[in-house]
Amino acid sequence: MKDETLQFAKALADGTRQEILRQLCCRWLTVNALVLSLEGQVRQPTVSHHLRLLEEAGLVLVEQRGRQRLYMLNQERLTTCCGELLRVYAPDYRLAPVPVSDGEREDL
Amino acid sequence: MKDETLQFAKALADGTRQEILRQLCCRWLTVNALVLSLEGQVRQPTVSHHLRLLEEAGLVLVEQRGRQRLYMLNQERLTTCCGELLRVYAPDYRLAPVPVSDGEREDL
DNA sequence: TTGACATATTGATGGACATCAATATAATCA
DNA sequence: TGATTATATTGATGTCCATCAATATGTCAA
Repeated sequence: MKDETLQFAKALADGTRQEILRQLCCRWLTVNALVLSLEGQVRQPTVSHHLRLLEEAGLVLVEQRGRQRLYMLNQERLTTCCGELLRVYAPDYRLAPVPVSDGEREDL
Repeated sequence: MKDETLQFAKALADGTRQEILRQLCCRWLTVNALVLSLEGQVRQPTVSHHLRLLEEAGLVLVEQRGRQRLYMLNQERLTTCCGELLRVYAPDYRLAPVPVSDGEREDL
């Protein structure tokens, strides 16, 4: 997709997808484990559908593991997208993202 | 709306609204001036519709001025919402928002 | 008042998309 | 190979929403 901030916003503009991202925050889950953790809200094909959108937006990391796929929220990508939003729509504010573990840094 | 990050994402999840926000960045525009600056993309009722959603999300400031209404992007609100997103979905990152002009500060 | 202007609201329409059941694909194991 | 498991895809359906023309509301000027 051309517009990065638009794809990012669209990816987050759904309650189910936000719930999925919360479940995938800081832990790897298989698709089925994710379906279970959503406690009957949505079926497996729906979860796969959302995972595809999230993957296309770069918001989840994927790892094939035998016959199952593990997903986890991509915090770095999300931080980058938020930074882009702030750069475009809040130029009068400065953002200083400081990775807790690894001391990467990007100047504005 | 309950979920703040959801309303925020939905407000940004439309190309026309993002274009409107770009036009309203750092300057007050009347509705008609905004329609003109969008160069025939959308009609006035559509713009009013989007402005309503953006206002409900707190993303634009409004000022009545005679018979016209002036709108401007609310950078502070946008920064707050991005901060909330980062707090929820990127807990391993730290965000330090520093207003350029006014030295307000909010501890995590 | 009346008329002109600025913006908001209404109602209709088309398109985008969330969801599901059913099915397909892919990987592992016996 | 065939059976089983895990995930993806397909096709259908309903809902949400972006858009517009038409109209209403509100504001100022004369």
